[in-house]
Amino acid sequence: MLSRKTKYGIKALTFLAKRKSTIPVSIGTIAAAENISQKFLESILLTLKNSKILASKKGKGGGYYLLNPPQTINIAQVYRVLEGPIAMLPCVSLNFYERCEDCPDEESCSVHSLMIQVRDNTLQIFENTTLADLILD
Amino acid sequence: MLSRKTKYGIKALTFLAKRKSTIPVSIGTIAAAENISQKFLESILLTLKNSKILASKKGKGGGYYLLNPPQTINIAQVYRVLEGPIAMLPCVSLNFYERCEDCPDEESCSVHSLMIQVRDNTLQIFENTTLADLILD
DNA sequence: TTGTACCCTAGTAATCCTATAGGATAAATA
DNA sequence: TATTTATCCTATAGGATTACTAGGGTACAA
Repeated sequence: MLSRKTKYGIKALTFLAKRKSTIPVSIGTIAAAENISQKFLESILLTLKNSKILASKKGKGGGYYLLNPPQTINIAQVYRVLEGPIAMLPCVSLNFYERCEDCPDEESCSVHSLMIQVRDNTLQIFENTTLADLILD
Repeated sequence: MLSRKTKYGIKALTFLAKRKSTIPVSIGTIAAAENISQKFLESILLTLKNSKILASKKGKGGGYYLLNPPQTINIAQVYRVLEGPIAMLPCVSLNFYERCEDCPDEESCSVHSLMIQVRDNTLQIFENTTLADLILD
């Protein structure tokens, strides 16, 4: 299940992508437009800023804007920053790998290869979808 | 992320599928073979039994066995029983649908169509993979 | 220097996850 | 019938995570 954090994050990013400009938009504006709690959104946008997906400007007339063009930002990046691993199990994760304690042998685990298939499929979708693709829908 | 419950459930089912017989296997035997807490596995197998995927026999020589042949049990069924919805968002779930409060219009939501793609891909894998396929790996 | 808007750290209520406890029930066997 | 074996079922503990909220600090512009 996708957390609200990630969902809100993607919504906010597509909102900014639609603007087609780097004029900052305040948290309040985005929160109101997308029906998101302002304080919660604040922490999400901060995370995206620390991950170099967004940039910000302080003070009056300030707000957030995309650091790079929408077509260069894919969902895999965003997902990993907000949600974490794309894989359904740590033992099949490319970026967040961890061994399972209960499996003596990863290759003989029936769940392992199945989850690799799911990961590869999901990854392909996420990597091939950019913010520019999302605003077309 | 896949819960341990579902992971253990699939492992137990493939363990039973490998036997190629309907002679009951006790929880203790499965738990020991797959390194799963016996009490936890007990509740998982009970759930699978209530969902008509497993059947059981009480008393001495009792245990659990597959109600139907491995090639007729697909992962989508098992996943829905143990984990819940396959979709990443309730608003794109086929079997557990729920509306999002924050979206005025589902069709204009950028996350919606993306998550439908992911659901369709994952669903295809889960529906086309049976317990019989898993024991081949 | 005043107000706007981001920055950052905590905290919190609710829910979910991963088990564990303990007794009830049913079946096989001696 | 008594005993043993093994599932059935409810309840609950404790930790982690989620989805926020509070409140003050910092930077910038008019």
